[in-house]
Amino acid sequence: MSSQAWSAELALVGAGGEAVNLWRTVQSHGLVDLPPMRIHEDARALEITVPLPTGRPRTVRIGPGRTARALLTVAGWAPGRRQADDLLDAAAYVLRLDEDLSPFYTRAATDPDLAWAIGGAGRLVRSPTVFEEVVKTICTTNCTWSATERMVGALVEHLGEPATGAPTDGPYGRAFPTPAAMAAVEESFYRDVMRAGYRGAYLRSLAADAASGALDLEELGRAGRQELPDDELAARLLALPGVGPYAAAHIMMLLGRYSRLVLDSWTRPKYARLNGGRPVKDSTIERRFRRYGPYAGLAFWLVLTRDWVPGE
DNA sequence: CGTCCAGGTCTAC
DNA sequence: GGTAGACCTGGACGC
Repeated sequence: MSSQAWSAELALVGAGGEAVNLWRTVQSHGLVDLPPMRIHEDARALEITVPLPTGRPRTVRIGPGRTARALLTVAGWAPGRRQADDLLDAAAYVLRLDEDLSPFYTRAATDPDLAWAIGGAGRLVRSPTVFEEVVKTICTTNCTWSATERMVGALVEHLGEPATGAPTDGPYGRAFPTPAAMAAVEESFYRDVMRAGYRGAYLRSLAADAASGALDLEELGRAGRQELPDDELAARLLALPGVGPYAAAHIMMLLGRYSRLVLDSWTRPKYARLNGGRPVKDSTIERRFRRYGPYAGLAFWLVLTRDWVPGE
Protein backbone atom coordinates (compact mmCIF):
# COMPACT_ATOMS: atom_id res chain seq x y z
CA MET A 1 0.00 0.00 0.00
CA SER A 2 1.55 3.21 -1.13
CA SER A 3 -0.14 6.55 -1.00
CA GLN A 4 1.51 7.40 -4.28
CA ALA A 5 -0.43 7.09 -7.47
CA TRP A 6 0.75 7.58 -11.01
CA SER A 7 -1.62 9.22 -13.44
CA ALA A 8 -1.54 10.47 -16.99
CA GLU A 9 -4.00 11.51 -19.64
CA LEU A 10 -4.64 9.84 -22.94
CA ALA A 11 -6.25 11.65 -25.89
CA LEU A 12 -9.52 10.00 -26.85
CA VAL A 13 -9.45 10.10 -30.60
CA GLY A 14 -9.65 7.34 -33.18
CA ALA A 15 -7.11 6.71 -35.90
CA GLY A 16 -9.30 8.58 -38.37
CA GLY A 17 -9.85 11.53 -36.07
CA GLU A 18 -13.22 10.19 -34.84
CA ALA A 19 -14.67 11.02 -31.46
CA VAL A 20 -14.45 8.31 -28.79
CA ASN A 21 -17.11 7.96 -26.14
CA LEU A 22 -15.18 6.45 -23.24
CA TRP A 23 -18.13 5.32 -21.12
CA ARG A 24 -19.78 3.70 -24.12
CA THR A 25 -16.50 1.98 -24.95
CA VAL A 26 -16.08 0.73 -21.39
CA GLN A 27 -19.51 -0.88 -21.60
CA SER A 28 -19.07 -2.20 -25.11
CA HIS A 29 -19.45 -5.92 -24.41
CA GLY A 30 -19.79 -8.51 -21.68
CA LEU A 31 -16.15 -9.51 -21.29
CA VAL A 32 -15.39 -6.24 -19.48
CA ASP A 33 -17.27 -7.79 -16.55
CA LEU A 34 -14.83 -10.69 -16.35
CA PRO A 35 -11.48 -10.63 -14.54
CA PRO A 36 -8.99 -9.15 -14.99
CA MET A 37 -11.33 -6.38 -16.09
CA ARG A 38 -14.14 -4.78 -14.16
CA ILE A 39 -16.20 -1.66 -14.32
CA HIS A 40 -16.34 0.93 -11.56
CA GLU A 41 -19.79 2.34 -12.18
CA ASP A 42 -19.56 5.31 -9.84
CA ALA A 43 -16.27 6.47 -11.34
CA ARG A 44 -17.34 5.49 -14.86
CA ALA A 45 -14.02 3.77 -15.18
CA LEU A 46 -12.62 0.52 -16.50
CA GLU A 47 -10.15 -1.34 -14.32
CA ILE A 48 -7.84 -3.77 -16.04
CA THR A 49 -4.67 -5.58 -15.09
CA VAL A 50 -2.32 -5.57 -18.04
CA PRO A 51 1.00 -7.27 -18.67
CA LEU A 52 3.82 -4.90 -19.53
CA PRO A 53 6.88 -5.59 -21.71
CA THR A 54 9.09 -5.29 -18.63
CA GLY A 55 8.37 -6.08 -15.02
CA ARG A 56 5.21 -7.20 -13.35
CA PRO A 57 1.69 -6.53 -14.60
CA ARG A 58 -0.05 -3.36 -13.45
CA THR A 59 -3.62 -2.61 -12.57
CA VAL A 60 -4.78 0.57 -14.23
CA ARG A 61 -7.99 2.52 -13.98
CA ILE A 62 -9.16 4.19 -17.14
CA GLY A 63 -11.69 6.90 -16.35
CA PRO A 64 -12.78 10.29 -17.59
CA GLY A 65 -10.17 13.04 -17.81
CA ARG A 66 -10.38 16.53 -19.23
CA THR A 67 -12.42 17.05 -22.38
CA ALA A 68 -11.85 14.25 -24.90
CA ARG A 69 -9.25 12.62 -22.69
CA ALA A 70 -9.08 9.56 -20.49
CA LEU A 71 -7.37 9.68 -17.14
CA LEU A 72 -5.21 6.67 -16.35
CA THR A 73 -4.30 5.96 -12.76
CA VAL A 74 -2.16 3.28 -11.17
CA ALA A 75 -2.00 3.10 -7.40
CA GLY A 76 1.37 2.85 -5.71
CA TRP A 77 3.49 3.25 -8.79
CA ALA A 78 6.38 5.51 -9.69
CA PRO A 79 7.37 4.35 -13.16
CA GLY A 80 10.24 5.43 -15.32
CA ARG A 81 9.57 7.12 -18.63
CA ARG A 82 9.76 3.86 -20.53
CA GLN A 83 7.33 2.03 -18.27
CA ALA A 84 4.90 4.92 -18.30
CA ASP A 85 4.94 4.90 -22.09
CA ASP A 86 4.36 1.14 -22.07
CA LEU A 87 1.31 1.58 -19.90
CA LEU A 88 -0.07 4.36 -22.09
CA ASP A 89 0.42 2.12 -25.10
CA ALA A 90 -1.35 -0.73 -23.33
CA ALA A 91 -4.32 1.50 -22.47
CA ALA A 92 -4.55 2.83 -26.03
CA TYR A 93 -4.51 -0.74 -27.26
CA VAL A 94 -7.26 -1.82 -24.89
CA LEU A 95 -9.38 1.14 -26.00
CA ARG A 96 -8.64 0.29 -29.64
CA LEU A 97 -7.63 3.85 -30.42
CA ASP A 98 -5.52 2.64 -33.34
CA GLU A 99 -8.63 1.67 -35.27
CA ASP A 100 -10.26 4.02 -37.76
CA LEU A 101 -14.02 3.71 -37.43
CA SER A 102 -14.84 6.57 -39.80
CA PRO A 103 -15.80 4.26 -42.71
CA PHE A 104 -18.35 2.67 -40.40
CA TYR A 105 -19.67 6.04 -39.25
CA THR A 106 -20.10 7.13 -42.86
CA ARG A 107 -22.52 4.25 -43.36
CA ALA A 108 -24.19 4.63 -39.97
CA ALA A 109 -24.93 8.31 -40.57
CA THR A 110 -27.64 7.43 -43.10
CA ASP A 111 -29.26 4.76 -40.94
CA PRO A 112 -31.89 6.07 -38.50
CA ASP A 113 -31.21 3.10 -36.22
CA LEU A 114 -27.52 3.83 -35.97
CA ALA A 115 -26.88 7.50 -36.61
CA TRP A 116 -26.57 7.96 -32.85
CA ALA A 117 -23.42 5.84 -32.87
CA ILE A 118 -21.25 8.33 -34.73
CA GLY A 119 -20.90 10.29 -31.51
CA GLY A 120 -18.25 7.82 -30.42
CA ALA A 121 -19.82 4.37 -30.02
CA GLY A 122 -18.57 1.21 -31.69
CA ARG A 123 -15.13 0.88 -30.18
CA LEU A 124 -15.04 -2.47 -28.42
CA VAL A 125 -12.69 -2.94 -25.49
CA ARG A 126 -9.85 -5.22 -26.56
CA SER A 127 -8.03 -7.72 -24.36
CA PRO A 128 -4.24 -7.49 -24.25
CA THR A 129 -3.96 -10.85 -25.99
CA VAL A 130 -5.90 -12.77 -28.60
CA PHE A 131 -5.50 -15.84 -26.41
CA GLU A 132 -7.59 -14.13 -23.74
CA GLU A 133 -10.39 -13.34 -26.20
CA VAL A 134 -10.47 -16.95 -27.38
CA VAL A 135 -10.40 -18.53 -23.92
CA LYS A 136 -13.05 -16.21 -22.53
CA THR A 137 -15.30 -16.74 -25.52
CA ILE A 138 -15.08 -20.53 -25.16
CA CYS A 139 -16.07 -20.01 -21.53
CA THR A 140 -19.29 -18.31 -22.64
CA THR A 141 -20.50 -21.25 -24.70
CA ASN A 142 -23.42 -23.44 -23.66
CA CYS A 143 -23.60 -22.17 -20.11
CA THR A 144 -25.04 -19.40 -18.00
CA TRP A 145 -23.19 -16.17 -17.37
CA SER A 146 -22.60 -17.17 -13.76
CA ALA A 147 -20.75 -20.25 -15.00
CA THR A 148 -18.65 -18.07 -17.29
CA GLU A 149 -17.76 -15.91 -14.29
CA ARG A 150 -16.85 -18.95 -12.24
CA MET A 151 -14.59 -20.43 -14.92
CA VAL A 152 -12.79 -17.24 -15.90
CA GLY A 153 -12.55 -16.17 -12.26
CA ALA A 154 -10.83 -19.41 -11.32
CA LEU A 155 -8.40 -19.15 -14.23
CA VAL A 156 -7.31 -15.64 -13.38
CA GLU A 157 -7.25 -16.12 -9.62
CA HIS A 158 -5.15 -19.27 -9.68
CA LEU A 159 -3.04 -18.89 -12.81
CA GLY A 160 -2.73 -15.16 -13.45
CA GLU A 161 0.45 -13.30 -12.58
CA PRO A 162 -0.28 -10.77 -9.83
CA ALA A 163 0.35 -7.11 -10.38
CA THR A 164 2.63 -5.39 -7.94
CA GLY A 165 0.59 -4.48 -4.89
CA ALA A 166 -2.26 -6.77 -5.88
CA PRO A 167 -4.48 -8.40 -3.27
CA THR A 168 -3.19 -11.83 -2.25
CA ASP A 169 -6.42 -13.53 -3.12
CA GLY A 170 -9.33 -13.13 -5.48
CA PRO A 171 -9.35 -12.83 -9.26
CA TYR A 172 -8.62 -9.12 -9.57
CA GLY A 173 -5.22 -7.50 -9.78
CA ARG A 174 -3.83 -10.34 -11.88
CA ALA A 175 -3.07 -10.48 -15.55
CA PHE A 176 -4.92 -13.03 -17.62
CA PRO A 177 -3.01 -16.34 -17.52
CA THR A 178 -0.44 -17.01 -20.21
CA PRO A 179 -0.75 -20.10 -22.40
CA ALA A 180 2.25 -21.53 -20.57
CA ALA A 181 0.57 -21.12 -17.19
CA MET A 182 -2.60 -22.77 -18.47
CA ALA A 183 -0.65 -25.56 -20.15
CA ALA A 184 1.29 -26.30 -16.97
CA VAL A 185 -1.66 -27.35 -14.82
CA GLU A 186 -3.24 -30.79 -14.67
CA GLU A 187 -6.60 -31.79 -16.03
CA SER A 188 -7.80 -31.85 -12.44
CA PHE A 189 -7.49 -28.07 -12.28
CA TYR A 190 -9.92 -27.66 -15.16
CA ARG A 191 -12.25 -30.27 -13.70
CA ASP A 192 -12.17 -29.56 -9.97
CA VAL A 193 -11.14 -25.93 -9.58
CA MET A 194 -12.38 -24.26 -12.71
CA ARG A 195 -15.27 -26.72 -13.12
CA ALA A 196 -15.09 -26.24 -16.85
CA GLY A 197 -16.68 -29.58 -17.67
CA TYR A 198 -16.05 -30.78 -21.21
CA ARG A 199 -14.47 -27.39 -22.06
CA GLY A 200 -11.44 -28.34 -19.98
CA ALA A 201 -9.96 -30.52 -22.70
CA TYR A 202 -10.49 -27.79 -25.29
CA LEU A 203 -8.81 -25.16 -23.16
CA ARG A 204 -5.91 -27.35 -22.18
CA SER A 205 -5.26 -28.32 -25.77
CA LEU A 206 -5.49 -24.70 -26.88
CA ALA A 207 -3.09 -23.58 -24.16
CA ALA A 208 -0.62 -26.35 -24.95
CA ASP A 209 -0.54 -25.51 -28.65
CA ALA A 210 -0.24 -21.80 -27.98
CA ALA A 211 2.52 -22.38 -25.44
CA SER A 212 4.53 -24.71 -27.69
CA GLY A 213 4.36 -22.33 -30.61
CA ALA A 214 2.41 -24.79 -32.75
CA LEU A 215 -0.39 -22.24 -32.73
CA ASP A 216 0.28 -18.49 -32.91
CA LEU A 217 -3.01 -16.91 -31.96
CA GLU A 218 -1.48 -13.47 -31.58
CA GLU A 219 -0.24 -13.46 -35.14
CA LEU A 220 -3.51 -14.92 -36.35
CA GLY A 221 -5.62 -12.33 -34.59
CA ARG A 222 -3.52 -9.36 -35.58
CA ALA A 223 -3.07 -10.21 -39.23
CA GLY A 224 -4.37 -7.61 -41.64
CA ARG A 225 -7.39 -8.17 -43.81
CA GLN A 226 -5.16 -8.22 -46.90
CA GLU A 227 -2.93 -11.03 -45.74
CA LEU A 228 -5.74 -12.92 -44.02
CA PRO A 229 -9.26 -12.23 -45.31
CA ASP A 230 -12.21 -12.68 -42.97
CA ASP A 231 -13.20 -15.98 -44.56
CA GLU A 232 -9.77 -17.44 -43.93
CA LEU A 233 -9.62 -16.09 -40.39
CA ALA A 234 -13.04 -17.62 -39.70
CA ALA A 235 -11.86 -20.97 -41.03
CA ARG A 236 -8.76 -20.86 -38.82
CA LEU A 237 -10.83 -20.01 -35.75
CA LEU A 238 -13.42 -22.68 -36.49
CA ALA A 239 -10.61 -25.21 -36.54
CA LEU A 240 -9.79 -24.45 -32.90
CA PRO A 241 -11.19 -26.88 -30.32
CA GLY A 242 -14.43 -25.59 -28.82
CA VAL A 243 -14.84 -22.82 -31.38
CA GLY A 244 -17.94 -23.06 -33.53
CA PRO A 245 -19.92 -20.49 -35.51
CA TYR A 246 -21.00 -18.41 -32.51
CA ALA A 247 -17.55 -18.36 -30.91
CA ALA A 248 -15.79 -17.57 -34.18
CA ALA A 249 -18.09 -14.63 -34.86
CA HIS A 250 -17.67 -13.37 -31.30
CA ILE A 251 -13.88 -13.64 -31.38
CA MET A 252 -13.75 -11.97 -34.78
CA MET A 253 -15.83 -9.07 -33.54
CA LEU A 254 -13.44 -8.60 -30.64
CA LEU A 255 -10.56 -8.69 -33.10
CA GLY A 256 -12.07 -5.91 -35.17
CA ARG A 257 -13.32 -8.22 -37.92
CA TYR A 258 -16.97 -7.31 -38.05
CA SER A 259 -18.20 -9.14 -41.14
CA ARG A 260 -19.93 -11.89 -39.10
CA LEU A 261 -22.99 -11.39 -36.93
CA VAL A 262 -22.88 -12.88 -33.45
CA LEU A 263 -26.03 -15.01 -33.43
CA ASP A 264 -26.77 -16.79 -30.18
CA SER A 265 -29.35 -17.32 -27.47
CA TRP A 266 -28.89 -13.75 -26.22
CA THR A 267 -28.70 -11.79 -29.47
CA ARG A 268 -31.59 -13.49 -31.25
CA PRO A 269 -34.26 -12.79 -28.60
CA LYS A 270 -32.85 -9.33 -27.98
CA TYR A 271 -33.14 -8.43 -31.64
CA ALA A 272 -36.65 -9.88 -31.72
CA ARG A 273 -37.63 -7.78 -28.70
CA LEU A 274 -36.40 -4.65 -30.43
CA ASN A 275 -38.52 -5.54 -33.45
CA GLY A 276 -41.93 -6.09 -31.96
CA GLY A 277 -41.21 -9.31 -30.07
CA ARG A 278 -41.64 -11.77 -32.90
CA PRO A 279 -38.75 -14.12 -33.69
CA VAL A 280 -36.67 -13.00 -36.66
CA LYS A 281 -34.94 -15.47 -38.93
CA ASP A 282 -31.16 -15.30 -39.05
CA SER A 283 -31.31 -14.76 -42.79
CA THR A 284 -33.57 -11.75 -42.28
CA ILE A 285 -31.16 -10.25 -39.77
CA GLU A 286 -28.25 -10.88 -42.11
CA ARG A 287 -30.08 -9.12 -44.90
CA ARG A 288 -30.87 -6.09 -42.78
CA PHE A 289 -27.19 -5.55 -41.95
CA ARG A 290 -25.68 -6.57 -45.29
CA ARG A 291 -25.41 -2.92 -46.32
CA TYR A 292 -22.73 -2.52 -43.69
CA GLY A 293 -20.44 -4.96 -45.47
CA PRO A 294 -17.33 -5.49 -43.33
CA TYR A 295 -19.05 -3.66 -40.46
CA ALA A 296 -22.25 -5.75 -40.44
CA GLY A 297 -21.46 -7.45 -37.15
CA LEU A 298 -20.59 -4.18 -35.46
CA ALA A 299 -23.80 -2.54 -36.67
CA PHE A 300 -25.83 -5.48 -35.37
CA TRP A 301 -24.03 -5.42 -32.04
CA LEU A 302 -24.61 -1.70 -31.57
CA VAL A 303 -28.30 -1.99 -32.31
CA LEU A 304 -28.51 -4.71 -29.66
CA THR A 305 -26.50 -2.86 -27.02
CA ARG A 306 -27.70 0.68 -27.59
CA ASP A 307 -29.74 0.61 -24.36
CA TRP A 308 -26.75 -0.48 -22.29
CA VAL A 309 -25.92 3.18 -21.95
CA PRO A 310 -28.99 5.29 -21.21
CA GLY A 311 -29.57 8.44 -23.16
CA GLU A 312 -28.72 7.36 -26.68
C1' DC B 1 -36.50 -34.41 -7.22
C1' DG B 2 -36.52 -34.53 -12.40
C1' DT B 3 -36.25 -31.74 -16.49
C1' DC B 4 -34.69 -28.05 -19.04
C1' DC B 5 -31.34 -25.10 -20.86
C1' DA B 6 -27.92 -21.27 -20.79
C1' DG B 7 -24.34 -15.81 -25.14
C1' DG B 8 -22.86 -24.13 -28.50
C1' DT B 9 -19.77 -27.60 -30.29
C1' DC B 10 -18.54 -32.12 -31.84
C1' DT B 11 -19.32 -36.51 -33.79
C1' DA B 12 -21.74 -39.62 -36.43
C1' DC B 13 -24.77 -40.55 -39.51
C1' DG C 1 -24.57 -30.49 -46.57
C1' DG C 2 -27.77 -30.86 -43.06
C1' DT C 3 -29.39 -32.87 -38.69
C1' DA C 4 -29.90 -35.68 -34.18
C1' DG C 5 -27.60 -36.75 -29.52
C1' DA C 6 -24.29 -36.31 -26.27
C1' DC C 7 -21.88 -33.27 -23.44
C1' DC C 8 -19.98 -30.69 -17.97
C1' DT C 9 -22.17 -27.60 -14.93
C1' DG C 10 -25.56 -25.54 -12.03
C1' DG C 11 -29.51 -22.29 -11.65
C1' DA C 12 -34.48 -22.07 -12.70
C1' DC C 13 -38.50 -24.10 -12.96
C1' DG C 14 -42.45 -27.68 -12.69
C1' DC C 15 -44.32 -31.50 -10.24
